[in-house]
Amino acid sequence: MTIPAPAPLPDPSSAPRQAPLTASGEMRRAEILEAAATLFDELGFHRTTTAAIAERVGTAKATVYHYFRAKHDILYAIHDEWIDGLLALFDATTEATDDPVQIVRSVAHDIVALIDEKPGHVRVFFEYFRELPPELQKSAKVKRDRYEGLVEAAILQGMKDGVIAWQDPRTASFALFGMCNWAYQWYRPGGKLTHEEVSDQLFAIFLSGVGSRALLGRGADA
Amino acid sequence: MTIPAPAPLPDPSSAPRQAPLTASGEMRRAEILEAAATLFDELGFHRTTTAAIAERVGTAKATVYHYFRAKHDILYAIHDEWIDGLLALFDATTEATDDPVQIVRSVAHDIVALIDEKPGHVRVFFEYFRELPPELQKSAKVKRDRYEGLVEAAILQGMKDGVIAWQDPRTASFALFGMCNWAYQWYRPGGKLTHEEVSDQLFAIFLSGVGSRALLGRGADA
DNA sequence: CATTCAGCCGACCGGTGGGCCGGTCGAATC
DNA sequence: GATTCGACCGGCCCACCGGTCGGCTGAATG
Repeated sequence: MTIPAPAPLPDPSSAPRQAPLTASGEMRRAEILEAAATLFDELGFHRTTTAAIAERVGTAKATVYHYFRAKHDILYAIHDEWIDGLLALFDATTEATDDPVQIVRSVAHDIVALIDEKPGHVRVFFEYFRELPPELQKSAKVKRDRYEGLVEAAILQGMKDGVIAWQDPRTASFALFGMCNWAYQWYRPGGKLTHEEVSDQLFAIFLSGVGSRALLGRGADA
Repeated sequence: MTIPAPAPLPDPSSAPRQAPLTASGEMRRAEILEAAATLFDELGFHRTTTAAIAERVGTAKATVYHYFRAKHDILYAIHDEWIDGLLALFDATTEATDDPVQIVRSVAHDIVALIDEKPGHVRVFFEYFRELPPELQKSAKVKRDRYEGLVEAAILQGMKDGVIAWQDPRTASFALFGMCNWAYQWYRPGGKLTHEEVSDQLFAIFLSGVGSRALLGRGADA
């Protein structure tokens, strides 16, 4: 009867679940996601109440719960959308080229472009990951790790091809991610630089460093 | 008498306020800070209750409030400690050398070393900044900006000296910060690499890039 | 030995906000 | 025109947690 029914399905992994959705309902769902992402970005996850999300969409709070089982499911959906976007872009790139350097260049471009396109979503992705309940965190991490693994593999391939110097591929890939992901902290759409300019510059640094040509060959161990 | 006295001093800026502290009390304060940082790191700011902090220290919740006016004051203190540490290390470096390259190298080292030393504090610094109330955020940002400005200035000096190639110093400095700061996401003390190894590798990438010597001169615009 | 003051705490409170209940409405469908 | 089903919502509940209050203790201080 009034049994709480803790977790009938131990499968929140891939499918978003809840809300099979009928046409226009899908739009509402997207609206809620967008409103939530914006608010999470502006106020942070906790200061954003579900009522505020509803208000921004122009519906009642209960409607939000018609589309999402819980507040953190919204968070998860935003997260998922972002990483799926990156994975899709990666696939498109590797279908077009095998060159590791080009792949890495595309990765930098994709990340900064996505930061430009959906600024709100990015902060969610990076800062509110741990607000997810453990199971959701786990299944989110799977995709995340997949993407990181793909990029690291591309870098490793570059080393085998002789276009990237031998070094720890893990550190190298995290250096790339660091530079690009960090852009969400300072890059602002409509600012002085376009996202293409930013990713080009970051990629150039990643590939060739900031050192002047004059001291190239001197290496890092000064 | 029983006047709440909301905020007699509109000056939360620098001084931590509250708790002048007498000897052993200062230790308690540090213990609370440490416990809070650890819990914030593990659970996140909001899931960490002040009761949990107290319990970890082995005192009552009210004791925590004897040392800190509010939960977010603890957050601020952690933040402040971290940035003060970085600024002090920077000062020490610039007293020892004028070489921009060496300064940048030290910055990378300092950041990763601090991540190694106080892993809990770092996440607080980067992820819970916006949990601070506006005024505290503002005064925290001042120090943050100062540090960033110092590093950017060093990089700019390097360009003037001809040891760093001309480019947007802002992007360059954020690339450096990105690489180093991001380490808190993946670097684990006691892992395969020491923090020195990590910062050396990151600095090498920042200065010379990952490209193999074979294609140097080809530049980034492939 | 009286006073003071920091350290410390048990017990309490009140607001907040996630989440649910029980429903209405309107458009398909048969 | 009866049935169904998804979109939608007003109103409510209640656990939880930040923060406070009033008071105890013991070591200095005089």
